[in-house]
Amino acid sequence: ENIFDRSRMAPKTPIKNEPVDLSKQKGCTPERNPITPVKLVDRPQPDPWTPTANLKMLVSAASPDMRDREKKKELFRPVENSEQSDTSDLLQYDIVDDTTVDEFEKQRPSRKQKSLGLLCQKFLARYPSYPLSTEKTTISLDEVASILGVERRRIYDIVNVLESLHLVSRVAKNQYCWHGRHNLSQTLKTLQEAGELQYGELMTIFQHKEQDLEYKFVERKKETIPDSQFRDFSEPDCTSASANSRKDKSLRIMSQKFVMLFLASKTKIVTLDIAAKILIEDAQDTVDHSKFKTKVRRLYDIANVLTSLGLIKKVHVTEERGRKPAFKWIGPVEFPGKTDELRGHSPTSDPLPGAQRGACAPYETCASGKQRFTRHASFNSAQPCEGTRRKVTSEPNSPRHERQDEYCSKMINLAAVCRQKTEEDTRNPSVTSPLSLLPVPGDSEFCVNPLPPAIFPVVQADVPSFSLPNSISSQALQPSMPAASKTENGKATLLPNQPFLCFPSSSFFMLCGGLQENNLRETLPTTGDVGSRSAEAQAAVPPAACQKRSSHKCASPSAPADDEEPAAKKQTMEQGDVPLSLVVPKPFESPKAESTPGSGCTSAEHLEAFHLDLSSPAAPETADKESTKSLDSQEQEKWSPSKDPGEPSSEKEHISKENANQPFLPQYLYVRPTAGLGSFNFLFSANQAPGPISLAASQLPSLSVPCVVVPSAALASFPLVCSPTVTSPLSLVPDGSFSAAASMNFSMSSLASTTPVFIGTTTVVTPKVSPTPSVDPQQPAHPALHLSPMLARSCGTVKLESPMCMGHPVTLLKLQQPSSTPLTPKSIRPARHEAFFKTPGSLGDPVAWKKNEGNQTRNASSVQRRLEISSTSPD
DNA sequence: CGATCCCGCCACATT
DNA sequence: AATGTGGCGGGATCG
Repeated sequence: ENIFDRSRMAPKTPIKNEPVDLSKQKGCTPERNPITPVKLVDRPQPDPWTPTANLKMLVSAASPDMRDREKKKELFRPVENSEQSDTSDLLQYDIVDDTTVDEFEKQRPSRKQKSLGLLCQKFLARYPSYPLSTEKTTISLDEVASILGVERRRIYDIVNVLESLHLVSRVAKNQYCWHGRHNLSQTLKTLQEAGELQYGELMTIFQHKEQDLEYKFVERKKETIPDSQFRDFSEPDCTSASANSRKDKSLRIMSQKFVMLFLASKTKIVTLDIAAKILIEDAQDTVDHSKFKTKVRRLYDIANVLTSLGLIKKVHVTEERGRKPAFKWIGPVEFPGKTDELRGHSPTSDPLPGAQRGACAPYETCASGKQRFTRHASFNSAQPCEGTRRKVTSEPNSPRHERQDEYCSKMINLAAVCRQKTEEDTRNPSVTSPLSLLPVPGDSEFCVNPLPPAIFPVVQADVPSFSLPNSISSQALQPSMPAASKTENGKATLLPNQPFLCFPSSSFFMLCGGLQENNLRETLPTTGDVGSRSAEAQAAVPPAACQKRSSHKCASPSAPADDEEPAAKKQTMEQGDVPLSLVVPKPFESPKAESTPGSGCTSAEHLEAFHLDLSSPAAPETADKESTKSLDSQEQEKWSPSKDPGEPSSEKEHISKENANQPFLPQYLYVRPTAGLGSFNFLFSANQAPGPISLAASQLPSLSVPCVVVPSAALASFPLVCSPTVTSPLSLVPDGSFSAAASMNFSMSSLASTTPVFIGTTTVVTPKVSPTPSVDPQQPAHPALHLSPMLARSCGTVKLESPMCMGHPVTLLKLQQPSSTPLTPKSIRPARHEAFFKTPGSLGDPVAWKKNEGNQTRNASSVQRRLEISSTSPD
């Protein structure tokens, strides 16, 4: 009741209004529960029962409202509790009534009455859900706290969550600005997009088997050293946060992530443990029980607020283990353009939201909230976290034995990292938080982010399948996922968002990004920035793709799903494959553009076909597709035969439609260190190219290749390979020739021992390219071109063979490595034991490294350092 | 007894 | 230094 009234009333100045509300409340309460003596008591007596009461009284003097509030505790409960709680309360009260109990007792609100959820409701009741755009409501924390009769601390809990959803923004110290739900849909949309990217897969996975895995994750104490490293850059949030300050950390971000989980979940139901596990990014591996517990606690806090907002509701999920607490999303699910939130309310569509947020960070506030912004800063700054973080538990390392769990977790991390980086790169550096994306509607980059998480099928080592990146939404994936997941015991894994494919043990793997299409289109984007690419990509992907973007229009996730099926089929075929497990990523190049004329060869296209075909026939460029498709099929077959037929992987792949959407999913080749590297792995980004790669770039400046070094441990289980194709790596290198060579060597050396390598398909193939083109470091175009030719060439005849680039890689591998064994990956795993940190020199071509080093000594050092650490720590 | 989660200490950030 | 923020987890309460 109150709510209604209030909401209506909720005029601009809540505060003032408050009094009104109160009055009403009072009125109500008594009515409702005549029974409860408490109320009676309350009303009649304002007197303070607490020492502080006096103070409050004084305050109240100023405003009657306040005074009510003061009582609030007493009053509150009853009032608030309306409904259920009321009843319960009543009961209690009744008992109390009996008389025996003191008023205190009665009054004493039960815990429930004091619950954060209730408090939040009260809080929300004070402000209109859809305030007039004109009015600006400011919220004074102190005031509210006093009114609601709680400590300020509690208000922070509420406000932080609301802030994460942009219902409020911090204006200044102690001052928040109330925005209401006008932008909620927009925010949710953004979160959904980001969530799918980040958690799409995971959610899918979890939904199926998850629990087990997760369970394990949690349960075991895992530690992870490596992760920490990752974390540094990888996690946007936390890690970067370090710089930002702890603030960025938790509640706000956690809240956003939590919401993302829901939005990325098909079922819209998320169990707390899963959420906790996923949200404990850091150390997933490591986390221990206590950490998990804490996380869950926080989630309860967030859940209470979200519940009050009517976005989720508590439910229970019964699973194998039994019944687990969970929450179901009951908020809006579709976010067409922007529209408002679920509830009906006028269409609104205010522009404002966008505006307001502006590009700002998620939290940007209306007014000047500069400080806050800083928080979000993310990686850019890349500072060590340590300073701030207090608990971070960085743990020591521990050996990990985990299986899937670990893998998963790691994968997740990687994925996250990659994703983030790419995103970040894409976007402004400034942005960091997951949400960061959110804000800018217009921003092209922004768009990029939204891409749905691609799902990757996991490929087993053996199986070469490639996956397509495009998974759109996890949804589609899911079905397939299971299969994928099955991969083995854990080895293969899906990366959540990433466009990676994990191969369990094979020595190296490729991960495909969703680029395909994009790449194609991009062909020459050169724009260099990722963003542009992404944009292009999006554009490119007409049908499906569109969705991703915020664009209101398209996006229908469903489409993607459709794709899957076919894809799946295809997949199966594919799998077979080669001993090497390469996958080929999709080629990125833009086939159509130049190089390959029509030839379906381009893997990319194929991919597309897979992914897209269903959905978007439209793509003009893709016209080729048809050919591609045919190819695909053929290819598939070919592939499949090769090896494990049974591979699970098959299904998964397709999913990826998203990828397509995605502008650039980063593709990485993962090189397994076995031989030389020992502990750390490198990921080369294939596509990313220019900017995005930032990760790599930042770290390894000079390197031509954008590599990411991952501690072996972390990856160990699954190696990732970056797709080479892309560009960037090559491009990066100034000297083209060198780059190519370098990369080669590089890979070689490292891999040499065990594995084959890969690399560069692209590189290899197009050595020539690299050289000159290299001039522009980043131009994507070149790469693409290269590839395409290759593809064409290789494919040309071959076309049929591999849809993807796979073929290429394979060959390459062979060439380079004769011995290498292919796959068997998992077993191989890394010997991270060795792990030492090898210096660059050790890695590959010394020369190359040197160059790098020279250039970027610093970076290198850092990298090394990390490596060392990781390596050491683990064991 | 497990699920919830209130409460408030206290570290870190901002003034 | 004072005050604002907010991480965090002990331990009370609920179911």
